[in-house]
Amino acid sequence: MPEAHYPEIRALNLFAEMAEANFLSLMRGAYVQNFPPQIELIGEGEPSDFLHVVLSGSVDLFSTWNGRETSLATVRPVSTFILAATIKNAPYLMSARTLEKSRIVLIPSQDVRAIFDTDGSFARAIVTELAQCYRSVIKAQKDLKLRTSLERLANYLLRQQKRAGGGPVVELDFEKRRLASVLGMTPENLSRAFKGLQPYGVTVEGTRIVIGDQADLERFARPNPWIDDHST
Amino acid sequence: MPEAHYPEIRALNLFAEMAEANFLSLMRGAYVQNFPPQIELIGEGEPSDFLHVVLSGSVDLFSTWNGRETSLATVRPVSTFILAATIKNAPYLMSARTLEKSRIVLIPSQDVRAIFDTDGSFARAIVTELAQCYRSVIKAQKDLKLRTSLERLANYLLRQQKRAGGGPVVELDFEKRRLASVLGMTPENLSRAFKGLQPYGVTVEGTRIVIGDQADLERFARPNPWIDDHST
DNA sequence: CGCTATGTTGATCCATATCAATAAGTGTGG
DNA sequence: CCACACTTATTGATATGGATCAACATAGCG
Repeated sequence: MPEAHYPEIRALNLFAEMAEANFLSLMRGAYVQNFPPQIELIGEGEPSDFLHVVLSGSVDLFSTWNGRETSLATVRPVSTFILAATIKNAPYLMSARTLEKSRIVLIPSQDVRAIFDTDGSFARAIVTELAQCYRSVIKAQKDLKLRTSLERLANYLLRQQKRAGGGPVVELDFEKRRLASVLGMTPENLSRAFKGLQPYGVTVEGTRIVIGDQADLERFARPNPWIDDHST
Repeated sequence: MPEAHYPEIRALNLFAEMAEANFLSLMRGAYVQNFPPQIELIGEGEPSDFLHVVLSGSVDLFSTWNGRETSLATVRPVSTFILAATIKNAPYLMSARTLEKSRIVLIPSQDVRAIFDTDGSFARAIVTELAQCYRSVIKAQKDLKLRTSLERLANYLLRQQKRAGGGPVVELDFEKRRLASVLGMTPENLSRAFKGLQPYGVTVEGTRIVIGDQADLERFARPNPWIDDHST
């Protein structure tokens, strides 16, 4: 892999603290590849040959069963995915596809496991990362089981608003059909859900959402730190 | 803590490989307590003061929002819970209550974090444990988003059957109202779901379920290793 | 033995999915 | 730069899964 990429990978929490020699050893075996949009990178059930790092673009993690499909998460730069499968040397539980043109680092899983076995600070960094991932999924699970689709959308908008700096205008960062899938509903239902939020001051112009009255929307959405705060 | 309990805790994957001195150090600061049923051990949002280990009995992990409540998991002996919160030194994301009379070990979280920082093999064991937990939640998420409640019940029964040795009779190991909550439905709906499985040979006598025709039930349930196999 | 919590059943309501049709984008090649 | 094709978004009509409310049955439990 070109050394030009080393710094931004090294900057990730996962790799920041490990011994330089081990980092270089990981990088030596790694590839960087550019993928066009809509390429299926990995498929559910396949052996976990590589730990993936998204440098640019974005990746959709999804799953299918019995003819149905659902998006479980979207990975944006710079972060890794399928860490758990890599560590456990177990099959992927999700499929992954590029959403846009993406540059992705592939680190052979066996290298990751080997260094995990010998480098304590790498192991500790992995723990922190996994704990973070775990808590995110738990939050998603609570969101799904405790809220209606309208409430999920309302809280999603408030989260995005926060991430975007708190202004009234929120730009959706992916297509609505995918947002619908992430939120656990159909595209049709999402369309209607946006209308259902109009009484709380939400207006939609294509991919641009305006939160007219944040306090009003919050009264409806009842955001909760243990579901919606993505930092903790 | 009485040394009598050391062996069964030491036998857990999480503690099996760590240095003896560190294990003893952890145990020195730990308590064992007996709790009656229906005691709330921890509450969502509280600081994570202790890592918990269930020695006997069972514990329900649940969450509430806006007057609703849902069970997220049940912890049975011998295993730990809220490991992620302990490691991240972050607030609990779930509440926990005893379902029955339970004996539980409380290990101060700061001790766990301290030894995690110095004992590489402990850190590695934690990684394995967390990766396991993470994958379990992902499976639960797929179960929820890809299946109807009838399908979730059918697959749940097949999983239980497997765990119980594969015979036609499955004994439910908790009350139906809790099962309903775990499966993401109401008790009324669970009652009807059981009836909905009658055409596939499922009969119910109180807490004893008989799977009359496993092949038939599987044809309906379509169990999938990447959702239903709890080992991988 | 009765009290209380849990489970079942029925009637109804509501949220969400599905099906169908149209509109609005989006990208491509001429 | 436009016309066409194709995908995505919206809207409406309808069906269905699941929730809710209410009544009753049942099972633990003191």
